[in-house]
Amino acid sequence: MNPETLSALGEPNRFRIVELLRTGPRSVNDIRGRLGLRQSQVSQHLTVLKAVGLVEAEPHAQQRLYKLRAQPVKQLHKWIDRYRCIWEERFEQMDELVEEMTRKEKSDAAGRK
Amino acid sequence: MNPETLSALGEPNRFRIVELLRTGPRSVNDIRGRLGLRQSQVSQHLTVLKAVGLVEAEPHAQQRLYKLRAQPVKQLHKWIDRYRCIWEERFEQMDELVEEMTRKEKSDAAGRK
DNA sequence: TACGAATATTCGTTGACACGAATATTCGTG
DNA sequence: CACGAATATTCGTGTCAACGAATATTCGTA
Repeated sequence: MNPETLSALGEPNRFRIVELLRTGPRSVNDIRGRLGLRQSQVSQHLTVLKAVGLVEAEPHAQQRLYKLRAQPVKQLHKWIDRYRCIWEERFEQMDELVEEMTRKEKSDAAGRK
Repeated sequence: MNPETLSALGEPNRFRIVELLRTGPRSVNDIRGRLGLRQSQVSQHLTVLKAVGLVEAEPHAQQRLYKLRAQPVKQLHKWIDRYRCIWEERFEQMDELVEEMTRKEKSDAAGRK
């Protein structure tokens, strides 16, 4: 995973665009109307999203249909999946480390006496 | 899901910190050494990460052990999971929309004759 | 080819933020 | 309580990105 993708999604309006595109492909003007943004804003954000590979465009006459790309979404899922050990609430590591520190403190104190 | 979490993760050094914390809790100085950052930078980034709820600190004497919090990671997983329909490569929606547009074009052309 | 619709791009401005240096705070210990 | 270690916070600086307005481009059609 690269932080660029996350950074792109971190911008509120881009996030909204992505959320909208989840429900299906949309034209620029469609997005503009639904999200209440200026046309240039939508195009600019879509350019950023396209640059990081999150979306792609399909031309239809003057319109461009934007849709999400599978790969980065899949990658994001794979990345966050590596954090299972966290969200499944395993605190053994923490406990171990705390224990270790406590032992060290005690031995330090003992050694210093 | 809120974009704030993603924005926090979008900063490269914060991303590295989170990746490091995935392997277990760390002290500020530990993070500093492993990632080659200045102390103030580490503290500042940890402050941001704490503000959005991604990490929490546990004091041990002068040290603070930072560790990831389960909730936001879980939330992130839940959010990205709603995009299954994307990464499982379903293009029916797209095809439908394209068809619809094609039909419209044809009827337009027919109506105009 | 001229025109309009849809979209892209440029440009100047403004606010946010990452960084480093310096200083402040917390906390255990002599 | 003075001191040092670990961490937090403040402050000034420079950079970058979002925004709006304006302009440019693309493409179908008369």
